[in-house]
Amino acid sequence: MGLELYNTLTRKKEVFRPLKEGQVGVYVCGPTVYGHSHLGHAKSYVSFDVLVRYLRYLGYATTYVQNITDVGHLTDDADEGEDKLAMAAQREKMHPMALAEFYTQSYFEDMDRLNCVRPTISPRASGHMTEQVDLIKTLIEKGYAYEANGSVYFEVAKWADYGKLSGRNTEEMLSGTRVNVSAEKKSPTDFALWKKAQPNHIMQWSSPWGMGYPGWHLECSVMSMKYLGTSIDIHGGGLENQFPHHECEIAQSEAVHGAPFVRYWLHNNMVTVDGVKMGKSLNNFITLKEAFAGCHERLSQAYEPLAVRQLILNSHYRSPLDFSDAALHAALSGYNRITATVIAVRKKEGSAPEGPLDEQTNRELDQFRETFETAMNDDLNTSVALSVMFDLVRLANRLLAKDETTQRTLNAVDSMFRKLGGGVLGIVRETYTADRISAAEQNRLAKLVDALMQERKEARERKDFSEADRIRKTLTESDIAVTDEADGTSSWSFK
RNA sequence: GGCGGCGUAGCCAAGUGGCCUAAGGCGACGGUUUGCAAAACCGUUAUUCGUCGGUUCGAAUCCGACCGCCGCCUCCA
Repeated sequence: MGLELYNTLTRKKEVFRPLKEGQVGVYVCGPTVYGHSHLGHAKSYVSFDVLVRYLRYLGYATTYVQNITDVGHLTDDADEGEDKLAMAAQREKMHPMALAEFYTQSYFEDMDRLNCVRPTISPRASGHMTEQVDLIKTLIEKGYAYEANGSVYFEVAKWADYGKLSGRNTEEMLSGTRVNVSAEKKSPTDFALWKKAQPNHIMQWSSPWGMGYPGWHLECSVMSMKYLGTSIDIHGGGLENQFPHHECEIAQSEAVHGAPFVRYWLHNNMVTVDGVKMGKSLNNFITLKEAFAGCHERLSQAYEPLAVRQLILNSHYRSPLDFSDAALHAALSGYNRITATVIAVRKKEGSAPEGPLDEQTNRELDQFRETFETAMNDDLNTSVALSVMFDLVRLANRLLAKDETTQRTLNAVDSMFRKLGGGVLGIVRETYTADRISAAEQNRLAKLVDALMQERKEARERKDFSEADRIRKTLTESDIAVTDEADGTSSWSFK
């Protein structure tokens, strides 16, 4: 059985078949770069990162496009509203483009730390202005859009399929009280393709309709079609974007080309912090940099980025995820367990005896791979896939305890860690280095620790255990773990 | 108000009609090991899946009611 994905369009799991044999185009709605990325971004982008990694694992040549929204759109569709990029720029006294650049770098930095593979293409909205204007022109020509007072709107009434993704109908929406009515629009449900800019609006571009800026939904249509074609295989994004963002994207795109815009719509669920929606006003807004550094009043410590990643993978992408200090702590413990085993396997590989691959182990590994793939094929059940990693850890530790375990056997185990834990889940690294401190500092520290370890060794030899324990306590308090081997030797490592 | 989702052990979480007398992780508790630890390994930790009814030979899984929680409907991942 192959990969099945839950398609929001049909509200059920469907067998995934790409448009072109062996090739997949994935588009994921990227961030608006007006602030540091937060835990919500992490869930979304880690989820889709795993999708891309798994598609590649299955052998698909996967093109992954993720936009960078560096154009300040208005925060609502009425004539009044705030431009969040411009607001942030004003607050930080920077040019909006400088601000966008700064937070774009910040975003990539955070995603790198979460071990998300870089998108194949990260197109900027600001760099695709002519394409956006062209798309609007076509929509006007085809009769789906109209100009009004320097702005251009999409006429929803002309597009019968509007609402097919989110399950809404325009009549219901019209009866709602929360749709702002703009005098320029023929209908309150019409949405902006181009907005006329006020003279004081910082980011604006010239167009056939005068100075202005593109509507919020336009860039994704334009950039996804430019780089992936008029029908793309997979479009991902957060659940909150289902409506209106994705609904509008579909209308714009399909009105232009007639072809189905997206074949599989994937939406990831939202995060909460300590049980409630994360929001700046709720004092539970945690950026990734804060989480990685432990600098937030709701966090008791710094969290290794891959532990954050592991927590995300512990639940399903379509389930809501609650971040709490306790949950992060539990994820970190589990992450450390996997990491310690992987390191131990790699360390012992060189010194293990020569010999054939253990048949029993080989069968178990095959079984693990099968369980893993079955889980991932079932709409990316990372929770079960992750459980396979723990099964692998247990197997590995049993093998490590046996002197007769061969190099080839350990190599096979390591290889499975790399392929499934590293390649697909992204929680196992290719190499492990203590990257928290520089090599020079590490060397100096190592000399001091070695000296203390020598003291402790001598204490133990003269059976002065209270002194030995005292030294160990000192080291433990400095996050240095001391391990005594059966043969009387001791070793240490950074926690 | 409209729409959607969720409620599984101390905590996180998979499972969504029989293989479930319910994965996995964290935690806790025993045991092995150890001078003592740590780590690791072995074992224990939900006869039960919010509550009450119903459908069925059979339900955590389907239906209904109720209780509780959350989200979307506004830029938001």
